[in-house]
Amino acid sequence: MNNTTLKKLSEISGLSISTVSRALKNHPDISEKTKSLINELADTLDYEPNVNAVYLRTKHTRLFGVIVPSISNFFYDSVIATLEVESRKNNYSLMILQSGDDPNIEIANIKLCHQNRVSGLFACITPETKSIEPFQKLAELDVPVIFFDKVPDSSGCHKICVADEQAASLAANLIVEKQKKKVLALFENSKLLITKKRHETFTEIMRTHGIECISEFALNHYEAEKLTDAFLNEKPDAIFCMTDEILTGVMKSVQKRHLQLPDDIGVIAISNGFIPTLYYPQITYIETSGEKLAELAFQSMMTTLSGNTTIHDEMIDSRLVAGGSM
Amino acid sequence: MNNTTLKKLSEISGLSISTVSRALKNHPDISEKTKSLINELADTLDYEPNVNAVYLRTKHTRLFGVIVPSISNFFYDSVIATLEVESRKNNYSLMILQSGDDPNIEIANIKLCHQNRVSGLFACITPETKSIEPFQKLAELDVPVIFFDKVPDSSGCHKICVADEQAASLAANLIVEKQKKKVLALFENSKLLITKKRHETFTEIMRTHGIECISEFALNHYEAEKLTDAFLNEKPDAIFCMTDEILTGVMKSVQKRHLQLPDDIGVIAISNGFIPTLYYPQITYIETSGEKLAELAFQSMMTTLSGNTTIHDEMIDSRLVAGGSM
DNA sequence: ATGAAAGCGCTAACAA
DNA sequence: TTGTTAGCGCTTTCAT
Repeated sequence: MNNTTLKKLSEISGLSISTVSRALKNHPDISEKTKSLINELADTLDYEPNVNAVYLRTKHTRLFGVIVPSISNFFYDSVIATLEVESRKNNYSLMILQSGDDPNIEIANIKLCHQNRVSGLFACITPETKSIEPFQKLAELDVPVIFFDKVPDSSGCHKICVADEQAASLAANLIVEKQKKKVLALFENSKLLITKKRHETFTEIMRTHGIECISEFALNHYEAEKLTDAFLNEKPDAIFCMTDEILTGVMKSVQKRHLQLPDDIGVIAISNGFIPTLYYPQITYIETSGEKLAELAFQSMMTTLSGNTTIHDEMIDSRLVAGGSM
Repeated sequence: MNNTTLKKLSEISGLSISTVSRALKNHPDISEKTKSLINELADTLDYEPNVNAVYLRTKHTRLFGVIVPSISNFFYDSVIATLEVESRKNNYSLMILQSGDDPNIEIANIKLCHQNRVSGLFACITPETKSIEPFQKLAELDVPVIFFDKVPDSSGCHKICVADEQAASLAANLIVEKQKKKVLALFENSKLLITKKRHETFTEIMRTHGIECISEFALNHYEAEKLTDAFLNEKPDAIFCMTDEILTGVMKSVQKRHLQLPDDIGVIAISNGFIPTLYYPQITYIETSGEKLAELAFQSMMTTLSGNTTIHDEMIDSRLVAGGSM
């Protein structure tokens, strides 16, 4: 079976295509009688406007693209979930693309967005992204690009980030407050800006307060677990986890040794908030909310789309969520 | 700036639009010289075909839709991740929609898919979905609809599911094997087919082997935690968790009481495989893989799209993954 | 080897 | 209040 078109509706009703079109959009020129007639007809024939044809006339797709490293991730899944809800609320749809942290796939994905003539793009770049030129070309075509979470160094583009320094310092200050003496601090890929910021801020505060700090870098939870296994022997009285990924590794090691939190050792993480709730006692964490980030990114998209030319470079405040692990 | 079109390329090169179009698709009629000329030009001007215009001619969107209850979920995130990868491999894009388990949103989402003229739809229905008519209307328009995970009762539609009976019986049989005497079995929303199947199979095996079984239903992890808190007093020697969501609640309660697995109590779950690895010892679970399910669903989509009219009604085999919790 | 032209479904300016 | 028409970007049949 074929899709119902305006033409079909026009033929059946005996009215012209433009009258049908106008009736369907509730145009004031059209009589109520005609409107209800057409609407009823459209209803029974399951008419749905063809967005492809609409685009050709209006140059507006009502489609957003979003590129993330991976959807299966405690953080990005919540970002995407929020973007999808916001998009739908505003009559937009969401096309998702994963880069797998591969810059070539990233470029292919940008191309796909271009081919689909997305109205806007939300993008989280890979650690290997050296040039954002492909993104900028899209932007030159009046397609707003809102970078989020992992953003380029360059200025002049929209960036919505987690307040890394603030998050790291909130965590560090709690450790100071709790009068810890020796901290094991675990970080992710040292290439990432996010890692650099969190590492720098955290270790600086440790230094200032004369707290001994063992800094290690783990690429995944497994490495985090092994590092914790190893450094637990040095008897730290607190562990700082830069991300949820790290936290899961650390907790494996902690449970393995039957350590009781917070008495045997303190644990604090920077987290999206889900993983910390899986443990008892709940892990004390600094919340970096994917939902909030997505909301802000979406807002930037909409204001940019509405003609505002301000460059958005914003941060999501983080906050301490007290669990029972420190 | 405007997008480069065939017309623009034609004007600049002095060749006709059709020649440009053919050159770009490597048509044998076109001379090599012309081809390389046009390709170069297209490259420097960042020409990307407009899929909306292409659709209008070809009636082919190369866009799939997927509807899930929520993206932030241990299972669906992996399904979507796999669908996205497969789609991209096959030159399709993926539009995601969340229903939030609300049948009205579900219908609105189907409409969106229709409006976007998706080439196919992957759908996981809500517990409240009473009629699949809206889906079938899409199917009548030659848009294959592949139901997955939570599927309608009705026959005659494509369904890819987890082998619920098999998974439940694998779990039950392990409990029998381990000679457990009293089991607390926690299930999700009793309205769901998936719940009914798992519940029926599991309890039946318990009955056959004369194992005492306390069956309870929890709508979320919080309820699961509370139920565990309560029924732990009745001293079960094993807990069966129907899903990851249930498992997280159960483990909160188990950790709260400092119970050691598997000595104090045994725990077994049906799971996608991620959550069980967060604990030490790792939770023994029956794997129901979102990746495998998505792969099979995608395969069904492609064969259906290629003209094969077989109705796919398949199951993903599950398997026991031994952890240290039983 | 290349070009002309029609038409996909829709919107909107202009006409009536 | 309704109709006519042009054109968005592309593919493809039919010329040349």
